[in-house]
Amino acid sequence: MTKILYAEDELFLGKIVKESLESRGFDVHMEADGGKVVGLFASIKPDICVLDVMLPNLDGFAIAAAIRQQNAQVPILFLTAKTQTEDVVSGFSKGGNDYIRKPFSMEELIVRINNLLRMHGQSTSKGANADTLQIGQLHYNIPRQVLSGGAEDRKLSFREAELLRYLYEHRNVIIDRRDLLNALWGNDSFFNSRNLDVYVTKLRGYLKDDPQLEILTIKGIGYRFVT
Amino acid sequence: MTKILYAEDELFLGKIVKESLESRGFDVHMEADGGKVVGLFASIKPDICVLDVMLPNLDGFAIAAAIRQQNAQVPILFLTAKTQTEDVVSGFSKGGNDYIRKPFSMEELIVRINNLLRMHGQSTSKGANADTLQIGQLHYNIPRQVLSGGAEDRKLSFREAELLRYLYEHRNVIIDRRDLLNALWGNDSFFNSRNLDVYVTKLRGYLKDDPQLEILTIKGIGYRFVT
DNA sequence: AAAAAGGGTTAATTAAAGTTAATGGGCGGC
DNA sequence: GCCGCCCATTAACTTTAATTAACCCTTTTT
Repeated sequence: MTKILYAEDELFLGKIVKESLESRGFDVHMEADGGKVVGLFASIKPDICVLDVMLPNLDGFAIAAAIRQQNAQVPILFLTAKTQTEDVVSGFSKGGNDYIRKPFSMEELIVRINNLLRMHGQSTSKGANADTLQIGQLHYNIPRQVLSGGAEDRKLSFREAELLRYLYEHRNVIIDRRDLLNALWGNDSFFNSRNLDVYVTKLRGYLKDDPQLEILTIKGIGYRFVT
Repeated sequence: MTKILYAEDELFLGKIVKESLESRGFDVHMEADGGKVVGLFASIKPDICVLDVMLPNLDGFAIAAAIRQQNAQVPILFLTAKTQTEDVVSGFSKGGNDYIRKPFSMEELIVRINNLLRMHGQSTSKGANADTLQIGQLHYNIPRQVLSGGAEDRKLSFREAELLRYLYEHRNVIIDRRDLLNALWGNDSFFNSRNLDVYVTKLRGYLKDDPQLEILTIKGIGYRFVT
């Protein structure tokens, strides 16, 4: 049974997430006090850590750094509030493998947990790198937000990176425009909608290096990222 | 073939949704009595569950909880009335993966179903090699919506693509006009009816490249797509 | 054969998305 | 503290797709 160490101080949310993960067969250990998380890590030896960034006594980034002292391998997933998303790069430098913005859907959380577990399993056996995605013939380094394999390496901005991630995780199915807006901006107002168009244009430009990759428009509904 | 367990007590709506999903190649098992859904789950072992929240005898959330006892993986999609959306959080805690508010469009529903299926790593495609269809001497790439083999490759719009797919899947039999309208637009009102005429004209233009292909009009009834 | 119904075709309209450029806030360097 | 840069956002304008409308043609009905 997969053990999850889950650090969360919003108890109401925490309870829901915990039960939800348990109903999927995970063994969840929740802790609200940041100061106690590192000790808990040592005693339960979880397979993966899910850390809220904002915690009393010791924040998620500091916890991650301390955990990395003990264990360089265990996957770490950060939960960040919208206002903290810009700090994500700093989170990666502390040894995080991925992050997800609050509010998130359970579906998203589970996908990322499973991704990390799968990648981590591979990396111990095959030496694959959990930090990069293979997108068509391009490579995308998640923590560094660098897209390579085309004419030249390209450093993506935060929004570009988020969009690419979302598209990749939902590749080859129709993506509802509103889901995309909610995932990236937290709401689907008119202005954000025009914003999304701008970023889709930018990404299309970047993805031109691999003619196989295509962001199809499904007018009135959303997009499909064909790989 | 992807099996869907569909729990719905509004029979009129249910019939439309069922037929519409079937027209996309899903194998739909519908049940109106909440008390019977869990038993049905055990016997048919569906690939995905679509549960109305408001059901007689046992509500959708309780059904989900019971299903999770048997199976921690199968994706569950809730249908909620707008007055019930506050309960959605509770729905997730019972093991749901996603929800959609009534009223919804068929497109929305299909998008979410395919999305969940894909996220759970199952094939959303019907049949072995469903990526491209051979239509007469033309080739049609479904995910990319590209029709090739004629004078030039043509990128189809979403509506054009959906119509072509429906015609292909029902080739050489008489297609009821109303079924076609329901499959593409979700209803068969007067305006959509004229809309269909427009798209039939467009497709006839595209299919001219292969003189074998013909969309016959069966006046007062519908069409037959002869290949 | 006239009338009506059902479609076909093309054009006009409306709505959605694409593109490019201007604006302005935040941040690091100095 | 000021400058300059990056990038997210807003804005203005263009393009494309979907819908609606108008008018025409063909088949069926009476």
